Amino acid sequence: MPKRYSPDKKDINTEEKIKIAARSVFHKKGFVATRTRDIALEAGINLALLNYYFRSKEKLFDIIMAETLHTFVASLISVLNDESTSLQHKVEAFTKAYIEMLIREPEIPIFIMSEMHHHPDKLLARLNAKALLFESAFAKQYVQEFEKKNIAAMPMLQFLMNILGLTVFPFVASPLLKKIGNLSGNEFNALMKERIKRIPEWISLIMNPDAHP
Amino acid sequence: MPKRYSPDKKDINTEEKIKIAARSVFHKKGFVATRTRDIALEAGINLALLNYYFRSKEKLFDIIMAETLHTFVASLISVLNDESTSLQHKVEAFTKAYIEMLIREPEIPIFIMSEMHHHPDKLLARLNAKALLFESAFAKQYVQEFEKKNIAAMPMLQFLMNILGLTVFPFVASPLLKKIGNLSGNEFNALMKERIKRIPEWISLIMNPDAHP
DNA sequence: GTCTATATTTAGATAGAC
DNA sequence: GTCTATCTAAATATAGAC
Repeated sequence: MPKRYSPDKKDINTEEKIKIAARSVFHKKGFVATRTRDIALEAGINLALLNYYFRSKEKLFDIIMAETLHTFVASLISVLNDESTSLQHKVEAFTKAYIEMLIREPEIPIFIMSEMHHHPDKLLARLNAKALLFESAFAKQYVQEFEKKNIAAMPMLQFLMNILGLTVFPFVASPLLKKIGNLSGNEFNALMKERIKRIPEWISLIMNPDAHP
Repeated sequence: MPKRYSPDKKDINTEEKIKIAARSVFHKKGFVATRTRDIALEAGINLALLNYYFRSKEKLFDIIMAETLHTFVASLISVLNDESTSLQHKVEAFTKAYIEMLIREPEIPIFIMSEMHHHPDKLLARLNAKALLFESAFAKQYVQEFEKKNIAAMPMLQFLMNILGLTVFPFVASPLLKKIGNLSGNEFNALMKERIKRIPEWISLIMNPDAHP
């Protein structure tokens, strides 16, 4: 991997240009459907440079995927581990952060889910997902909340399915939903912004069915 | 396309063998990642026979996709258009039918969603999805219900996102969820069966926040 | 209808000039 | 570092024997 010092002005160097193009094309088409020629074209560089900088299509993909996964879980982690906020606030913060991120990068969920189905081991090997959820500040609050109320807790995994299903799924199914509702991209996004307010209310109703007279 | 009369015993003819294998491989790997050789091998037939019967990989794929889409919406349609059942019952019937279907064929959602993102026009061209939802018996009941209660209805699209997100999303994210929860396939399915009971309750809470003291 | 052998196309990767 | 030209390895599809 060549070093670059580039104390240059504003211009982006070649390696970065390739990564930006690769991210865009991989996210849109996935690993197998992406051709290195597509990336080179999008980056405005010569095909041979891709291998010069990244050795192979797969190594380039691994880098992009690692960064994308980080984007996908980073905001989740910071929300889950903030000791200073309430459970309800965490749900609100998560929903807002996630939907805003997904409006900016709507292809990320289908990209990750799709690649995850085709190479689960490769993608999940590093992820200590169990610790991520079950050892977070969120987890402690979650069990405390239910102990306090002395009711049977919804298993945390069911909770996770609910909040991810409500926030992430519309982006996975967006082509279908746009067709059904005859929606433009902007109209779809407006519906999703509406959900930023609604989802925490719905989650609250689901988890505390007795507390809302 | 060759005709076959096959008043044969129990044995399956070659065309059907190819379709069964193609469905399995396409569902698992998607269109681009599937090689015709994989299908031939899985079907136990010669590679050339695939082209003999179906002309091309793409034509075979189109047939499989049409059938898969039919599976995916058929149970939905019959539920939505049953004039004799209540709104609540429709939600219960839908949830049960869908989750049971998805336990049998868990790759269908990621398969459809993934292909839909990559060729939205091709897949959605025929589907009169708008009529499917907005002209159903379900739609009439939906607006009536809210008029009766004299409250602002949740837009039907938001309702659709909710029920699909709660039922379908876990199957899209199953590799991630299994990893996080350290679940086997059977344990995952058990959680989903639990959701058959829970989701209609949650939907009811969300849609009628005042009716549950 | 089914097979073997092969033609054609495409995409990832590299050699070597500049 | 960047380019042109090319090598090599797949994978779809077909020709033609049986």
